[in-house]
Amino acid sequence: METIGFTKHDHHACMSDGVSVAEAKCRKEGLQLTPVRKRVLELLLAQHRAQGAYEILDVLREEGLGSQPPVAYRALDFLVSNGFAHRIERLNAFIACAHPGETHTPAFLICRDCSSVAEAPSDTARSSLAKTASALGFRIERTVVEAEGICPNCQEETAP
Amino acid sequence: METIGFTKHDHHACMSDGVSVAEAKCRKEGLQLTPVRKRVLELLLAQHRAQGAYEILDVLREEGLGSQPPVAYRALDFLVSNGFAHRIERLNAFIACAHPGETHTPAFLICRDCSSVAEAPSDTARSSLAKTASALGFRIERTVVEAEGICPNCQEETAP
DNA sequence: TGCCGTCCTGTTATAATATAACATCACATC
DNA sequence: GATGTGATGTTATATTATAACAGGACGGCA
Repeated sequence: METIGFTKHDHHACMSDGVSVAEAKCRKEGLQLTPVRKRVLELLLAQHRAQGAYEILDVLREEGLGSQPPVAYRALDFLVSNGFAHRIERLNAFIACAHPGETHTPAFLICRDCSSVAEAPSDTARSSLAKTASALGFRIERTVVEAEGICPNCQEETAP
Repeated sequence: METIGFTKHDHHACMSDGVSVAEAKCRKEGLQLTPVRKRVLELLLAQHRAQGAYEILDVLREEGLGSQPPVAYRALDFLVSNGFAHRIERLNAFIACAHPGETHTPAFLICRDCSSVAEAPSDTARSSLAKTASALGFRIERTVVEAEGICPNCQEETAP
């Protein structure tokens, strides 16, 4: 297991890796990583924190890349559809995928204090629910797992 | 395990039980199940389906119980805070609790076709995530587990 | 070459969800 | 009767999201 978001790491690598992986996948699959899409991905990669569509849009606007909501939502839809980003339902916000390339449906750990988000594996979490579902005849297509709490960094600041 | 929502059952019992349990708990804890709150609970209990705040508000308005958004949101907040209802993040909507009284943080199975929602137990689903979290030093306070798919009833209608 | 289809972008307008802030009211207690 | 607390009423506005349509870029192909 490898989880990132609360732990110290070479963040520069997150960003450049994220972009390269996306570029590679797009080349391979004939997808277009247009300037707006690439820029939105960069903005998401720049922080391990969920960002709202309008927050992203503000930056796009400053940079002259688009000024209306659909511009941001379209780019975000593209990134989410192709596995480069995830939507955090609890926050109505978006985060870059920490493990692009592999298909997965991760769980998220969301700090309610600093809004940082870590992506955790969740296959086991899902499997028991899957058992319940199949017993009921329910066919699961997608599962959202989002835990809210306090991250290690914010615990330190609160505790003393 | 007992799950309700897709299976046939005495739905009248869901409703009257739900109200009685709420009344009992409120008496015991000095909470006020006011007319608006009680009516909203009834509306939620009337369907095993998530309902939006504005959908609830429309009914309240017709019945002269309130006409502005805060009326609905306050009642819903009360019900959620006291365990009589749950919020479905995926849908920005609300559903009556199927097991009021016991404290629990359930998982939900959401049908994307008919919007019906079943409440499933999820302790095991949570436990593996809890392990990951504690390894990271993250303190979980609340976990959202929502699976989206097709319920048995809608599968029948789609399949043939 | 010119037409067509597809995908992306630009823009207007509006829908859907949610909350801040303040006034009022009912009721219990002292 | 003064005071505090919790509930409601109301206005206004914030936040999140999408529908709908026009235009442009670009490749394939008649």
